[in-house]
Amino acid sequence: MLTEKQTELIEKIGIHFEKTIPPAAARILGLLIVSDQESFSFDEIREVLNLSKSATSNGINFLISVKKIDYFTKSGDRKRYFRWSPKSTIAHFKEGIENILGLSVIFEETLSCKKEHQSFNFRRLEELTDFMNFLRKEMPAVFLRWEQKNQQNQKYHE
Amino acid sequence: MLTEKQTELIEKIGIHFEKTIPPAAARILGLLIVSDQESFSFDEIREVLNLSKSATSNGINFLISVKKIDYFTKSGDRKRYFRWSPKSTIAHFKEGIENILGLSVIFEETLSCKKEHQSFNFRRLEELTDFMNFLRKEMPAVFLRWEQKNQQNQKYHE
DNA sequence: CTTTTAGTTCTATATTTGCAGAACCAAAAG
DNA sequence: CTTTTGGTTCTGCAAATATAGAACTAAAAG
Repeated sequence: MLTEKQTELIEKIGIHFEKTIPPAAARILGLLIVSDQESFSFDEIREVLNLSKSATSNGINFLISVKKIDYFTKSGDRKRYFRWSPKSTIAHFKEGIENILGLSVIFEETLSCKKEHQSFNFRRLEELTDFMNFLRKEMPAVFLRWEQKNQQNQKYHE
Repeated sequence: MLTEKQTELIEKIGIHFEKTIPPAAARILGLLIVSDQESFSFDEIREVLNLSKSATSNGINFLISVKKIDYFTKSGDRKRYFRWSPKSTIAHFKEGIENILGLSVIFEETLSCKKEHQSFNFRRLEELTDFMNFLRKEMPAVFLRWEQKNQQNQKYHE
């Protein structure tokens, strides 16, 4: 079912995501990303990854809840078919970045409760916060530039 | 020693970092960021945060190993004084972003082992990979812009 | 050389997390 | 109504993490 190489890639993707996603779920996501097969039923996932029913069920539901995967049904078939959510691409990225930058809110709060405005730490925290806010403001422009560049590519490919 | 507000902020920073840093260590880092006091000895940390010796020791060493904190000594004093590492600011950020973008390497590898180049998943993975690589290329310019802007600020403040 | 100090390492334990397998449930099929 | 199917929830249990507190160590102080 899975080649050596695919298994290795699933493992790597799993490790990358394991910071934020439990192991079994991370493997499921890896499978859906790596495989040439675009969608898998519950039992297919279960069998390919050698997971128990509960691990499969919990993993799938976790991934659905964080919107990394998706499912659809075929009429006249009770099974659900899971796939890497089509929406989980660039949006996911922006979230990742937003998440890092989100720390600036806490930092601002911290700054506002510090007494020693001349201290090294104060200055540094302030600089860092500014930097984060600067990045936040700059990102939309960067995204836009990509969209423009990409639209061009679309045209070429028509 | 710590105000209500400070404790709350330490908690928040702790939670933010807990994805990658063990709880006790995350609190220590929070303390060093939040407090008006710029540096703390081993026992001060221990007392303020109500930690055991081992938790304190392990926490400190973990934070040193990931370069989030730092220490210095005072001559004629055997204690080490720990502080939020002056280097742990913007560099940390770039790392965070690099880490997210690093996934593109795995994605490229994945692409190169897919058979179905026409599939939805293939196209999408390709697009996402391109986007990540685009961002990677763009970031240095963004950083540069900030440095320029910031140099100006420095001048005004002189 | 003995004592003190700053910090580490070891031992035991509590907490958390993740998983398997069985029991269970609701909707569809027969 | 009964059975089957697709999937969920519950009941442990094993492994990993994190912490306290004691024992320990190395270097400095006396």
